[in-house]
Amino acid sequence: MELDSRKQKIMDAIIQTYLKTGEPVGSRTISKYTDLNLSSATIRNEMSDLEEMGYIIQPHTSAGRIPTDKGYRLYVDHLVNEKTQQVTAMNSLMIAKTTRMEEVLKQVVKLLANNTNYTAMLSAPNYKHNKVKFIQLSRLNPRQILNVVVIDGNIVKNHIIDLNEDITEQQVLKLNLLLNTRLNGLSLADINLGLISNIKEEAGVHSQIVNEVLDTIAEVIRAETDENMEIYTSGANNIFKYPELSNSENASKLISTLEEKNLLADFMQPEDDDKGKKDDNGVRVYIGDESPVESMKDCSVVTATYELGDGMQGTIGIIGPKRMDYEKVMNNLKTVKATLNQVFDGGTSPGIPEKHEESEDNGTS
Amino acid sequence: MELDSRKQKIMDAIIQTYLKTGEPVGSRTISKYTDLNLSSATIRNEMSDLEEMGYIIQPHTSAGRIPTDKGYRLYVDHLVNEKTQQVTAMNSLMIAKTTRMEEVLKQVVKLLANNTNYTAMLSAPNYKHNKVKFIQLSRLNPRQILNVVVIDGNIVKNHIIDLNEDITEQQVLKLNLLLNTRLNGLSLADINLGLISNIKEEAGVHSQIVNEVLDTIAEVIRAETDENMEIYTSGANNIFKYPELSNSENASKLISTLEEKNLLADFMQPEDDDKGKKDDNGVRVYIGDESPVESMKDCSVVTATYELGDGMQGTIGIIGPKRMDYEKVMNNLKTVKATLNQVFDGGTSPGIPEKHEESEDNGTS
DNA sequence: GTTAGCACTCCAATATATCGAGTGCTAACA
DNA sequence: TGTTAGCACTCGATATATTGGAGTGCTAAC
Repeated sequence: MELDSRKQKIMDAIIQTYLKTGEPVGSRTISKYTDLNLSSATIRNEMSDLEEMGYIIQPHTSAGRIPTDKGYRLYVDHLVNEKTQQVTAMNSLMIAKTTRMEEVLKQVVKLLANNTNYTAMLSAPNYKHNKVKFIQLSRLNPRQILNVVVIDGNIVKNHIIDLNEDITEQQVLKLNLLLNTRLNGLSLADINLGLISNIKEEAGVHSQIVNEVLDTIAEVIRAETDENMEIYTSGANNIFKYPELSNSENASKLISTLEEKNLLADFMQPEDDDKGKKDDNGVRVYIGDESPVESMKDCSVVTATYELGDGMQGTIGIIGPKRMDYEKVMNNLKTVKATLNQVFDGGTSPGIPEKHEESEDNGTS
Repeated sequence: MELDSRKQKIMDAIIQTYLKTGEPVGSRTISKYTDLNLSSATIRNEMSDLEEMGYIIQPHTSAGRIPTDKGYRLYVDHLVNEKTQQVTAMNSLMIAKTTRMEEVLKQVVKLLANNTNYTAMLSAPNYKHNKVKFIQLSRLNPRQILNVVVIDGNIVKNHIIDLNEDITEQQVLKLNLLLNTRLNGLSLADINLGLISNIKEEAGVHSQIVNEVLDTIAEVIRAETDENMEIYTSGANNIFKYPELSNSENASKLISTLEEKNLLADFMQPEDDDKGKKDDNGVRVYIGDESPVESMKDCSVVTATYELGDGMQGTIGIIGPKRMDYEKVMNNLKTVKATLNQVFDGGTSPGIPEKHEESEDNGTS
C-alpha cells in the first residue's frame, strides 16, 4: 500500500501519459517526462517494482506498462485528496429556460455527454432514499384514525383509516410509539418485508392499521422501483471514440445495457457504499471490475448524486474507458450537481410542480 | 425495367442467396441453386446483362455479384405482389396483460426487435395526421359562442368563446361557413401559418374567434410536434450482428440516430408517399439511399402504420442491413400491426384512458 | 441459344522478413 | 548502496512475398 514519493510520482506519470495516449508507457518516456532526473534504467527498476505490487502490467513482454484497476484506483484516490479544482461556471441559463422537468434532465444529460465526450446517464429524482421523519396517528372517533406520515424533505401524506372495531385513545398511543420507534429514520428502501411482518406481529390485533400506514408510505414511492426508475442516457455513440470499447463485442454489450436502462439502476443507489469509494462531494468512482454491472468491466463509471430542494435525490454519471480523464469528469459532475441544486432550489424551478402535488394537497407540517 | 422470367428467376436467386450468406454470389452457385437447368456459363451471360441493367454489381473483378439498391427494390416489389403469406398468430396475451399504454408499446418494440434480430422502432399514436371533420360555432348569446371541433375518429373538443363585442346570428353563420370551407378535410399538420393568416384576413373583425377555434384544434395536437413525438426503439445492439453495419463509423452514426429519436420522425409520416412505395397493407420499404435519414444509407428500413380504434395513428418500423430478410420483416410488421389494432380496438384496451380524456369530458358527437 | 474450356484477375489467407520500442540483466561508477 | 550505461533479447506491428481459389470473360464447338 505504501509507496515512497518517487514511486508515487512515477505512477502518476505513467497514468497521466496513458490517459493521454492510450498506449503502453515505456521507461524512457517517463525518464524524459518527469522532472525527477532519472535514467530509464532506474525507472525500469521502479516499474518492475510497481508491477510486482500490482499497480501496472505489461500487455506482453517488451511492451511498456499500462495501469491495472488497482493502479487507477490509487491514482483516483490520490486525485481526490490532492486537488479540488475550481468548479467552472456552467451556463445554467440554457437549462433554466426550458419548462418541463423531463426536458431539463434530458438537456443536462446531453450537456454532460457533449462536454466530456463520454456517455452520460442521469436518474430522475425520486424519494426512494429519503427517510421517514415521523408518523402521527390521531384518533378522530372510535372507528376512525387520521394517519399523517412525514418524509424527509417535508413531504406529507395523510389518510383516514376506517376501522372494523372500536379503538381506544390508549391503543392509538401505543401504535404511535410502535410505528415511530420502528420506522423513523429508515429510508423507504429499508422497509422490507421482514421488518413489516415484525411490526405487524407486535401490533397484534391492530395489524390492519399498520398495513394502511405502510400503504401510505408506499404511496410516496409508488411506481418508483428499480425496474421503472426513470433513467436518461446520452452520448452512447461516444464509446466509438475509444478503441478499447468499440470492438463489436464490447460495444454491443454496452449499447444493450444503455438501452435496458434499468440495468443502470445499480449505479443509482446513493445508500450502500461497499465499492466505489464516495468522496466528500458524493462522487463515486467505479473502476473496471468494481462496477456492479457486468458489461462495464472494461469501463470506469463516475457518479454523483444531486438533491432537489424538497429532499428528492437523483444521480448523474459518466461512463467511459478506464483511461478516462477522471479529473475532468469529476469536475463536470460537480458542476452539474451544483447547477442542478441551484436551478431547482432557486425559485425558478422549472417543473417540479408535478412532483409537488403530493404535499400541496395536505398542507405541509 | 422489363425482365424476362429467366432473368427474374436468376435475380431472385442471387438476392435470396445473398440475403442468407452476405457474400457475393457466383454464377456456379446459381447454376446449382435454381431448378432451371443452366450451366454457369449461361448464368454468367445473364448476370452480365443484369449488371449492365444496374440490378447487381461486382465488388471487384473476379468476385461474385451483390444486389444494388435497384436490385433490392425489384425484389421487394416482386415480393409484395407475389406472396401474401399467412400472418402467424402472435401472443397477444403477453401484451394485453400490462396496464399502461407506454409499457405496452415498449414491450411491442422489444418483441419486434427480438423476433427479427434487427433494430425496431415505434412511434406512439397521435392525432397529428387526422383530419378536421367539421367545426360548429353556435351563438349562445350576443357575447358568447360555443365552439365544437370534431376531428377524424370522432375526437370532440368544445370550448366557449367570450367576445368583446356583440355578434349577430348572421355573422356566426358566416364564420361557420368560412372555417368549414377552409379547414375541413385538412390534417392537423396541414394547417400552417400561411393558411391561418389567410383565414384571419377573411374573418376580418372576427379574427379573434378564428384564433380561439384554432387554439382548440391545436389542443388536440398540443405537444405532439415532430420534436417531441414519442418514439421508442429497441435492439440497437442487433446492428452488431451484421458486419456491414458494425464498423465504427456506421455503428456510431446509427447509434446516434437511434438516440436522437426525433431523427427517426422522418419515417413516421403516414401521409407523403414520395419514396418507399407503400403497399396495400401500409407497409413501406426504404432501401439504402431511399431513406430520408442520412445515417441509414447502408440500411433498409421497413415501416408500417397501425391505427387505434379512435383514429389515432402510429408507426412501427424495422431497421436492418440492406440484405435483411424482407419477407420475415414485413410479416412481422403486419402481425404486430394487426395485433395492435386488435388489442386496442377490443374492449380490453390497456391504457388508452389517458388519451381518451379529451373527448370524454365533452360527450362525443 | 447453350455450354465446355481456358486464360486471366484479384482478393484472402498464409508465410516471411524487417523494424523498433521496450525490457531485463550485468557490470561499472559515484 | 543506489544509479546508470550498455547490450542481448523479446515480441508485436508493419510491410512484403507467396499461394490458392473463386469467379469472370471470352472463344469455339455443339
